[in-house]
Amino acid sequence: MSAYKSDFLNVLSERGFIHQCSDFDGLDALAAKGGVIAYVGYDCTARSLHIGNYLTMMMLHWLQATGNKPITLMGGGTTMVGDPSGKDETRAMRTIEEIEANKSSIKGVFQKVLTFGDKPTDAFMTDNAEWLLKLGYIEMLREVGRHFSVNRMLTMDSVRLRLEREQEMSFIEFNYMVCQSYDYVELARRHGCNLQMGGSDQWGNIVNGVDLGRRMGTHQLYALTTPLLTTASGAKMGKTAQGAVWLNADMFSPWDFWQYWRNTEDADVGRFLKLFTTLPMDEIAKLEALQGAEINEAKKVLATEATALLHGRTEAEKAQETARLTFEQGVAADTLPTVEVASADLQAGIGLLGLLVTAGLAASNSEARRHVQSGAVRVNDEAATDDRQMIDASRLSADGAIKLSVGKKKHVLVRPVNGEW
RNA sequence: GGAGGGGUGUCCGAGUGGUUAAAGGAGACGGACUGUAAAUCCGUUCGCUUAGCGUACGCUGGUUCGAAUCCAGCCCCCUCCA
Repeated sequence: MSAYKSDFLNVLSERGFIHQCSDFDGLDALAAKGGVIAYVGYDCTARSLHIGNYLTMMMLHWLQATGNKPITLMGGGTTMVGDPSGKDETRAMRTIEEIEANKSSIKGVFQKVLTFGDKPTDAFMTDNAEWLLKLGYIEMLREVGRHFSVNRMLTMDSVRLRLEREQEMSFIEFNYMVCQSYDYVELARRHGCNLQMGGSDQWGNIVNGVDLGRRMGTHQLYALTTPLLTTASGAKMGKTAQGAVWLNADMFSPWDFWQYWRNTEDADVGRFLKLFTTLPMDEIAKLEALQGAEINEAKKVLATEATALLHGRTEAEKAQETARLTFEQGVAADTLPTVEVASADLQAGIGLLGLLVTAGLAASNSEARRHVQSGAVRVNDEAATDDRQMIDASRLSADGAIKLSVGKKKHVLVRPVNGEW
């Protein structure tokens, strides 16, 4: 027996995507006849989206898979304002150029999980800069601003928490929720959009849009949010030594992505399989049932499936094979992450510390030195104890690379290349 | 505009003239144990050409043998008053 009439809500519900909804019954009825046109807005605050955004992307994916229409909204306009939700203090204002650059760098990732095109359930992308930038101030105040009660805005989490912590909130940030609410109305009018989804921190912004829609006379709008992503240990997901878990391959490689999932805590494997892969539920149930060391098999499936979805099956299997060679057989797979150095430099010899920094295994010479002193560094799997040693071409292995390791998990191949670079 | 409080390392937070590169905690990284897990224990956590040197406690000057700590001016934040 299913809790809902619609496939859409049933799938989201059994896979653990649902946190809050403004009206389950109403949305369910709409989804049951394939009538949902849903959007998620994405800020252009960085060059890439990160793993936190992936959840809402997956919601759009399932929305489409169950016969409804997804819209991805780039926050070209709202990013210029800056969302205060969940942030302790004002972020630096971003320049227009920066936002534009971010926008174009982010766009591509949606094609990984959504089908774009002209058919009824095909996804499409739009940008709120299209309408927000054209608004006149007085017009905006008269049309939209009059529907907002400042009394109520002050009680919203995004504002209240700031005030309680005695952190300042500027007027521009205060207006963010007005802009986002207006987006929803605009999308409803232009494209018949009737559902906005987002992370749980977006709840306030979203229901304000639902409200505004009613006041401005749109059709009925709905709100649906996902739970905040944390690991079983309670840590926020997506932070690693290198920073966030980015979705763009040039900022977080498929190999790193695979490793990220491979290192999932036991207690999270089932939950993550449901959220971050498209494997059928019965298959996930089997994997989830594995105990003890066997759960490693489930983690490999998680890693490969999640990576395949985002970066393609080929990359995912390559990462899996590299991991097998590196960790299970202990040999230097030639598909490990590679760093190139000029051949001439290597002939002359490069200091170990500098090489570690170049390879991205240490942030500074000092950090590299500490790694060496604590015995974490290995060159071609031999412990390196001398932090002043020079590495030169004589250390190249038969296949022309030097394997550099920090700790048990981080390995990089250093390869010489000729010429200028 | 007036009165009071405050600005410390990635973050939180002690420190009110001298073993202070700065207690403690969080986070992160390395090691041990494991299953490339969690928990636990140990170590590390500003930079550099590292027995040393250089930077650093909002900014700029000053007092002092010596300042995160005292003084002056400035900037920013918070609370109350106007």
